[in-house]
Amino acid sequence: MLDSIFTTGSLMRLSRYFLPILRETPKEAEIVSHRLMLRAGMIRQEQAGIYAWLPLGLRVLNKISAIVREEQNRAGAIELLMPTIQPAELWRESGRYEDYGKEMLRIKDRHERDMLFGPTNEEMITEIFRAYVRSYKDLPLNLYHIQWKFRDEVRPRFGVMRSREFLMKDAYSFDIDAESARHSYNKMFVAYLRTFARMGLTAIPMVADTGPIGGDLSHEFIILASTGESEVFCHKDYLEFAPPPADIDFDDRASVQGVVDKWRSLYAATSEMHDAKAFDALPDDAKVSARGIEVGHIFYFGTKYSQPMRAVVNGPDGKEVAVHGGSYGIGPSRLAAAIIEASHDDAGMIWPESIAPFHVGLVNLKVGDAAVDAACLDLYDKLSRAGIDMLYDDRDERPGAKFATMDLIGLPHQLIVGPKGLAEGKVEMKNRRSGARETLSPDEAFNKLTARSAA
RNA sequence: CGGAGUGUAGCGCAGCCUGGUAGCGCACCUGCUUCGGGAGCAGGGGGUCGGAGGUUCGAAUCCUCUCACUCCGACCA
Repeated sequence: MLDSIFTTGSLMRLSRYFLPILRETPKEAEIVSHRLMLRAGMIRQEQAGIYAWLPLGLRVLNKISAIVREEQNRAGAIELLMPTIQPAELWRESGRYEDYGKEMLRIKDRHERDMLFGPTNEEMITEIFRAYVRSYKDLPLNLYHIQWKFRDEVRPRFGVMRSREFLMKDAYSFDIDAESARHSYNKMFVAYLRTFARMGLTAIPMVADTGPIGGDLSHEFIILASTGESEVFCHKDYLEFAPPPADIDFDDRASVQGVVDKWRSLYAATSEMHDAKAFDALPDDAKVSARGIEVGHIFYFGTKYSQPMRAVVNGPDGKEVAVHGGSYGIGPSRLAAAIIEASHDDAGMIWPESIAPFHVGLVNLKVGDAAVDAACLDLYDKLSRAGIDMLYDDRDERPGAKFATMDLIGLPHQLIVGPKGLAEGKVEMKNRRSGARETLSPDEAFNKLTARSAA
C-alpha cells in the first residue's frame, strides 16, 4: 500500500515542496490579495509589474485557465497559440503601431527589425485568418489562446491585479455579417457568465467604453470589491441572478439572446459610460454604487481590422466581404487576485473548490509518531487514488504553525491527524470556509471527501 | 507622465541629524526540553549599508550624479 505512493512519486509532501511562506508582509503590498499571495509564497515580484509564479500560485493559475478553457470550448471557440513577440509590420497595417503609444513594449532584433511584445493579438489573428479562410462557408469562426501579454503600464500596482506582464485568454470571432457577429458576441457573453460563476464570482456585465480596441459594442465583466479600480453603478438585482446552465445550446440563437437580454435588462455601467439620469431613476434600494474589478472585457468591432488588413471572404454571391470581428478577453492572472479579494478572512485565503491548488490539506500533528505517520500515509494514498489533490504537511513543526499555514493557503478541507484523536480511532476534518470541524473515523473522512468531489 | 517617498541580512525595521568600518525582531543552522492554534533555553551562520563619484585621516551617516522600487493622481485585461 505505502509502496504505491512512493513508486508513483506523487506524494506531495510539504517538507519537500517549495512553499516559501512569509510570516510578515512585505511593505509594498497594499491590498489583501497582494499581501496574501506574497505571504503564501504564490508569487514573487521580479520587477515593477512583473512576477514569477511560484508553485502554489501556478497551480491556481492553471486551475483558472482550465475553467476558462472548458467554457471557451463549450461555447465553440477553438484554442491555438500565438507567439508573444510580433512584427511591427503587422501593426502598421492596422494603424495601431503608432496609435498604441508607450504602453507597447517595442524591441528590435539583431537585424534591427522592429518587433513588439504583444499587448493583444487582433492583428496577428487577423493575419492568420486571412491566410487561410476564403469562404463564408467557413464562418463563423472563433479562435482563442491563453498567452502572456505585456502592456507597459504607467503605474503597475496591486500585485498581479495590475501587472505589466499578465496572462490573458483572448478570443477572436469572425463572422460574415453584423447579425451573426452579434450571436458570436452573445455566445462569449454567456460563456463569460458561466466562467466566472464557476470560480465562485458574481460578475456583472456592464456597458463599457471600447478604448483603443475600438468598436461600438462592449461589456466589461465586473466583480464588486472595495479594492476595485473602477467605479461602477448597477441594479441590485444583478447580484442575485443565476448563471446560465451548463447545457445551454450555444447554437440556439434565441436562447443565447435570451440570456443576454436578461443580463442587459437592468442598469449596469462603469463610470465612463455612466448615465446618471438613468441610474437616478432607479428606486433607492435598488441602487448599487460601488467599486469593481474588471475580470473580463468583450468587444464587437465590426470591420475595424478586417478592412485595413483585408481579411475578406467570398459571400454566397461570390463577392468579397470584409469579415465582422469581435474580441474577448479574460485575465487569469488578475483573476487569481480577484478571487482572493472576494474570498478570504483574517487568517488567509479561502479557495473555492474549483480553484483550490489542492483539495485537501492533510495535517500530521506529530511527525515521527509511527501510528500517526501510518494513518496519514494511508489516508493520503486512498484519497489520492480517489482523485483528490492532496498536500501533506509532514513538516516537523508544531501544530500551531501547521494550522496557521493551512489557514493561510486556504485549501477547502483540512484533514487533521494527531495522536490524541487517533488513539480513539478518530481524525478531524475542518472546512476552511465555514470553520466547521467534525471528528470522524478515517473511513468516514474518506467517504465524505470523496462524496463531495463526486458531487 | 506630474507629485511624494523609500532603498541597511530572506522579511519587518533601528542606526544617518551630532562621520570612528553595523544592530534588533522574525526566519535559517546545531543541541536540549517541548509538541491540538505561529514554543522555551543555549549556541551559531549570514549584510559593507542600491550603484558610481566626491569631501575627509576615516563615510551606512555629508555632497553630487545615477538606478531601482513604492505610494497619490491622469490612463488600462
